[in-house]
Amino acid sequence: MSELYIYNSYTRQKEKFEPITPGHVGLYVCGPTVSGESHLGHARPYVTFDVVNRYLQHLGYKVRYVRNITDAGHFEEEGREAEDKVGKKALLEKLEPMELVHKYTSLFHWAMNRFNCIEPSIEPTATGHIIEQISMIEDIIAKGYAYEVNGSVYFDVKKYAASHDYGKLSGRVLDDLLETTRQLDGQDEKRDKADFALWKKAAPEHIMRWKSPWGVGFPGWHIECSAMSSKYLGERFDIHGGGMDLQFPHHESEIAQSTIAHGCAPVNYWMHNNMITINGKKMGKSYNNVIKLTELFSGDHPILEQAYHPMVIRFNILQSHYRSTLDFSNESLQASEKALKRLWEAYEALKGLTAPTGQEAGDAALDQKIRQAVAECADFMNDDLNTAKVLANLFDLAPVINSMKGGIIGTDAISAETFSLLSNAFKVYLEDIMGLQALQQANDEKLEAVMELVIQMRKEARNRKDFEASDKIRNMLASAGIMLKDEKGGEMSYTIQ
RNA sequence: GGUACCGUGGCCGAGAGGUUAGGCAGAGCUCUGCAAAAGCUUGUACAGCGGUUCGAAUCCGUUCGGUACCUCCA
Repeated sequence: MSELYIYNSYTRQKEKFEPITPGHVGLYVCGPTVSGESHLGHARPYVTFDVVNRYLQHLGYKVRYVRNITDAGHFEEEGREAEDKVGKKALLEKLEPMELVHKYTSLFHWAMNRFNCIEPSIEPTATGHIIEQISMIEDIIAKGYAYEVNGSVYFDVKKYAASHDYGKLSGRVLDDLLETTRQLDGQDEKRDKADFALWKKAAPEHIMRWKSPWGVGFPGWHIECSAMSSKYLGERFDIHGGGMDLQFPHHESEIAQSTIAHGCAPVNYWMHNNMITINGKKMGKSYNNVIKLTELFSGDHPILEQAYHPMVIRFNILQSHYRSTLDFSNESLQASEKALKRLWEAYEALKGLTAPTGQEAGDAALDQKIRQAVAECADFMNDDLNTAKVLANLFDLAPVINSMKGGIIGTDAISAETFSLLSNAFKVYLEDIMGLQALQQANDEKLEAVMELVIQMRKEARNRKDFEASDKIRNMLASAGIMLKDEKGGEMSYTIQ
């Protein structure tokens, strides 16, 4: 079996994954800022890294998955007044900041749940780690890489860059950063344009504020991840994930802070997912093209032609590689919906098949083909999580399964062992690793009993060639959203729309 | 302006120096009381122009187009 290789943004190449502590993996992913509702763009990293988490566990690693909640709120835009993002919105909505934070955190959890994302092992909040952040800042000041001005503390990037590889992660050259023509406010406080805030003095109207050695203020955005990741995963840990847009300045700053504070680079493997675009443009507030997750699930948005099930979105995300941009469209999602249904029905059919008992395959070529397709899935996952290819292979197997179900191919065409490999592959890849679920949740027993009765009645009608009655049953069910299908051999199955 | 990345058949989307990705849609056939599924068959794709090579969609150069980051951002 092949070994896991992941693309490390830091070195810009695929590298063999080797954990720091054998058998264990420390995984940190930048979580959401809970000052507003999550949108489609947010779905991508959390689904992507859910699969990373699931896959590592599948490989037998014990994973500590830490994903933060940014609830402290940092400055809106440096070009304007430094203001607390969370605090500002709260005033508009006449809510307490923590009330707002609570609301959007709950909504985020609800959405993650709908996406069938496994909960992180630890979900630390920025407001819950002010002390850790302050002490880390103190440490950086003590080491001479940060300075205080008027109650704010800035990281001295130039000094850091003199002896460290600043900009390597994001492929940036410090001189270029210094040349940026952008005129930013509050720059006069900084010694250098490239410096970033570790702690900001709070303006009087700033709601979220904490006491610190430098006066009342709030932490800079980047410091929270450094403080919390080192607290829970150690000063050096295995994987840090997040969206590509966080590479600079967020992750670059994290590296600089942590390197000074802890004397070593914080992360072995940096993983970044690409953006979701809509009509070719990144989805984001500033582009005014945001589709919230609640809108996506309900279909309540001018762009949306219909509601999309969370699993359809998850599947759609998994059909592309996480490092490629993914363009949203109704057409694409609708195609995914049909595809997922088809694949899932094949999976259900597979579960219903009677396993062959023979050691020998009736059709050696087919048997070999299945074994190869299944074996390749592991290689695809190991090749930087290529879920798209895994799905393609499973799709290749769907006709085989459907043919077995329809009796076109006997199950004895393949050996008992191959059948078991096949069954296992569908379960492991679809459910365990990709975290997919049936579009329709398990029906309740009473409905099932009623359906059994209806099916029985329709069978009887068909047996006496009373097609008027049998069609009526099917049509009425259809208008109630239940699709009845006649299977080969007189059996019937149904799906709920 | 700086720095990256991308441009694949009607649409989405993998791949990557020589062999069908896959999905959706379309066409034909089979099965079926009908329907829906399902099965089989089918598709002269890799932005343009040069170059390297026995061979390039895949490497190099260049042109055009697009995107992202440089500022909060998943």
